Amino acid sequence: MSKPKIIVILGQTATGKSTLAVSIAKKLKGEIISADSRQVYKGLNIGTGKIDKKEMRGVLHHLLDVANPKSKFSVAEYQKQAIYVIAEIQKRGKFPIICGGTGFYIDAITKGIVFPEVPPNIKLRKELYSKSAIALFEYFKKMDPERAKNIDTKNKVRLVRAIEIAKYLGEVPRPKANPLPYQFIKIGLYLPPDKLKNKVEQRVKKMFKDGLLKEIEKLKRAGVSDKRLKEFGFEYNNPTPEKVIKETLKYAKRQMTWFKRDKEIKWFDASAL
RNA sequence: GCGUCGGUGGUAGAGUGGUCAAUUACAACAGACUGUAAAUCUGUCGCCUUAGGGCUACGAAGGUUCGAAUCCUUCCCGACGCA
Repeated sequence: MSKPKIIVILGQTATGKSTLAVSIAKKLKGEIISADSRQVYKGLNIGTGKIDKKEMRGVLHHLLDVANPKSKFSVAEYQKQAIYVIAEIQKRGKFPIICGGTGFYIDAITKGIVFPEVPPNIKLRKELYSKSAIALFEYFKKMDPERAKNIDTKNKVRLVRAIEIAKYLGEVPRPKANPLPYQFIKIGLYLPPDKLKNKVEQRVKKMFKDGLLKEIEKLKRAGVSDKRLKEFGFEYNNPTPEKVIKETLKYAKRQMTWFKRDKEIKWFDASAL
């Protein structure tokens, strides 16, 4: 008995993943599940390059606009909803297609990562953040020496979360996976560096033309703090075209660092499509 | 033409006699990542290397000194001021 198949379209930003996903969905009677950590938020449209109604060509898209930008979303939350949505699509007899560039979100589904059931503790986080990374590490080492051996000792975000979990559970559970009963077919889209640069430049230019600055203003008016905007990435942090282009290219590189590790991905040159 | 201030590694910009292959930032390259992930964080970053070192470097050429990116002289280039 073979497992149901799910197509996963991933890759660097600006390689045309969404367009490809839509055409595949058209052919296979599919529905698309976005795997993008920022497109889950309402109101983050232009800066995240979110697909619009017209581009969807009638294909159903899931996990877009499911969160309020003022509150935080998370991988774990994403995973829960995605698993649910996939099952629903399956039930309807449609074909699920995952499409996005957030490697962590994709792995959360395709590798069935088990996240510790420890909700974020805002108060604790705030308190811990005032301390130095060294201090946090020393503190954490006493709580969970095993995990301390390979944690990023200078990364406060990681240390804080580890402490948060250890406080709750006594120690950080070892990484676990609980693979879902699907067969994932991973398709990676890439572009040669000069072409990628070109695409990014065009895309960023369009972003500004389409009103990125207005979008930011709107978010602010809706009560999204500057700090929060910063967390949404460089597009939302006092952007200029030059800066956004530069940062996007750097981001694209980071994406590749992530995807390179996954040997199951079959890569295709997007400029040949 | 005279005067002043400058010319430092891919860029910006510290350093002003020894601990300087040269703080730092940016860029570049590589990497990590298990409830913030376009976030967050790490490493390398003149050349060679059997990794201990070796070699070439702070506009150019000389000089002073045990020792110079740092001081002196001349020259070249730039900015400003006076003509």
